[in-house]
Amino acid sequence: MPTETKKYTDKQELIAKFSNALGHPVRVAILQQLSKQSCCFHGDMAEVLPIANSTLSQHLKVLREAGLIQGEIDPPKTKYCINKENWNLVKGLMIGFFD
Amino acid sequence: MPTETKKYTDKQELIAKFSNALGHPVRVAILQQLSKQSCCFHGDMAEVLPIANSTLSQHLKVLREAGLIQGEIDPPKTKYCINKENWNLVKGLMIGFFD
DNA sequence: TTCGTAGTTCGTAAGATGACGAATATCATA
DNA sequence: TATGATATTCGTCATCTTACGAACTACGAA
Repeated sequence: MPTETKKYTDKQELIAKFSNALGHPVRVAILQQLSKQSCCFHGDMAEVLPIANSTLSQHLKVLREAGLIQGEIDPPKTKYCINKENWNLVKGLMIGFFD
Repeated sequence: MPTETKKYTDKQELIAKFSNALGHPVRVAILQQLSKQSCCFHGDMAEVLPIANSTLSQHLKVLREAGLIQGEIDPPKTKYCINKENWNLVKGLMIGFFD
């Protein structure tokens, strides 16, 4: 039984959460790549992006936790794809937000 | 003569910058309000939002520096409006980003 | 000129973020 | 079983963010 009043609407929270995930250029680059070719491997991204491997893992984790991508281990590689359901959700939220 | 290689494209940087500005629910709320009624005063927002006055000023500054809003002093009040040019820019960037 | 209203800026504290290399985990293959 | 390839997690550090109240600024009205 929560007594606290909600400070913001669900929609506001969602837009903020997803926007945060888009708030770093390397994450934008990752999503652009994934949305272009549906899937790709950590290693392929690591070759192209100007950051350390461990940093890439961190950014992928942020995107995963925001629900924008999903990872799948395909030993010895890890394959990442767009989470289409949430992708479409965000798309709708953004379009609605900007009129 | 810059020798450094650019790490990210201008578009990636822009999307990240604007997304950052949208990355807090109170800023989403502010923009929703402004886009609904074109302009409003600091004081009116302060009455509605669950944050201190000084914190509101900080958030408005973030939005101003991102170029999403513009402020105008109308003594003794300050009036804020959407920056329509950039609003449309972001809208286009986002729509393009999500296909 | 003094006062009151409306905002902004300053100072500060707590917590989140982004970066890296080192250490660790996983699993196929030699 | 030992090795190698591929990622992730850990530990650490510097920086940024968010929040607040106090101090300050600006300006019209008394």
